[in-house]
Amino acid sequence: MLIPKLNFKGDFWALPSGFVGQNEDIDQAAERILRERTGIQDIYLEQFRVFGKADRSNKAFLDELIGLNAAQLAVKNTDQQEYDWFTKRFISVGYYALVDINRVVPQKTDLDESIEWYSLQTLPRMIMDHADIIAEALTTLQSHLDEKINAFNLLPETFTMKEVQEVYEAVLGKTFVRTNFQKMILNLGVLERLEKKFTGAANKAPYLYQFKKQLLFAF
Amino acid sequence: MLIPKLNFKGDFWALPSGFVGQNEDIDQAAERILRERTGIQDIYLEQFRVFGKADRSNKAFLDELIGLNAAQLAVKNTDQQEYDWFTKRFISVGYYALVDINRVVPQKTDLDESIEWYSLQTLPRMIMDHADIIAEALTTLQSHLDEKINAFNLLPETFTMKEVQEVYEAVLGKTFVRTNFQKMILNLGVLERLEKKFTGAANKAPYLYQFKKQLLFAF
DNA sequence: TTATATTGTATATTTTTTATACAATAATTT
DNA sequence: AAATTATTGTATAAAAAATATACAATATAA
Repeated sequence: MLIPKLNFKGDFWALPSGFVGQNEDIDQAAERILRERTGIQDIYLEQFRVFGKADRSNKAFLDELIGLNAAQLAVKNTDQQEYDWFTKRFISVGYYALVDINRVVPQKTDLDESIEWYSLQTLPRMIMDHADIIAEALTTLQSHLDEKINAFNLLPETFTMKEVQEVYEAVLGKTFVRTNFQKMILNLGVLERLEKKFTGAANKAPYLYQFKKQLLFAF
Repeated sequence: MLIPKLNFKGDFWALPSGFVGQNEDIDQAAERILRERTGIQDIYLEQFRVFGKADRSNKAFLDELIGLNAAQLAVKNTDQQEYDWFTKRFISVGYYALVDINRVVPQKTDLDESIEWYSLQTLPRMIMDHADIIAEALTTLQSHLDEKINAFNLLPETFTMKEVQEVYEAVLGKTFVRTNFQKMILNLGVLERLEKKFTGAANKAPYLYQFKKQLLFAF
């Protein structure tokens, strides 16, 4: 999980989030916010749920933040009207994406003190219901991995079967028997085999694969 | 599909829909709107997607409706401000439910000229993107039926295996071999067998089943 | 009592999944 | 150059699941 820490006193971690513009698709807004907050773009984002309970507000989080940052906030004109607006019920549309952690350099913005990768096992203390949102995203992803594996930018342009297996094991949190995993993935019928990859390692070189350029012109 | 026809000149069918109150959960709003427009309540509703493209507006639909109903609408004070508001981008959260068609008596409201059941094959001309919304709901339901069969009020309190099979065949649009279907469903481990049901038909009486009262107190 | 339609269960067959064995091979070491 | 090592690709065996088939049981009507 790529999670920014807010640029305020106190330990506040929050999923990258923002507002939908008046003339902006919700999907576009999700892409924009991800890009602005993390530098990540041109990626497949999946909407998974709306969070909109009547009592879903920033109030508890904001009160704690304001208490810890009274000095700085006094300078700016954070008036009562603005406070009232920000503590209204917020409705959030959740999206998730998957990226190759090595191919992305997260960019922090002025809003953020830092932006770091966290494993699911060691998430920091998230504001509001953001931890619940993460849990629900994971559940959704796990039940759709086979359909989604090539929509996400999980893998480089070409890759070995071992890399595919590592993605599956990371997402599903379990191990696979190598030989059967290979058969299963090839049976999905979405990969094509390329030449071999010589890494310099002292063992048989694995084949490279890529996703078939799908039947885009078949219909 | 239970679809109301709008109480205006012209043929406008629209999914039951409405607004979320300021102090209302989105889930609550969905329940309320369903109840108000159809009389159906105490039912499991499943949220499946948000529809919110920037150009998703009622304008085309409203213009056609106003054109056909100029006389009636002139009486009411439908001013420019109201028109502008109603033709803004609308964001809709889609929900679906499943009900036993025989156990529900749809209630039309003043908004509606009629409310009727339609098969998926013979849907009327829906306004806006409502036909797309229906298609997406069906796809979602088909891929989750096993998990959802007992959440929905698809079946009476007690029911026969044949009734379960009919639900599956209707939703998934395919047939099952009776003997294997029975084995599959019983293997899900969620049904318990009751006494037999004597219908008066000239054949062996089938067992009744009900969903196990789940392990609500087990944790 | 016999006939009819449908149900419940057993079992055979096929397919899929999982486990195991082993040859192939790209470098490294001897 | 041959032996060694680590890993890969493929074949196949074993187990499990899905599917097809057979048939006895039974609630009522004829």
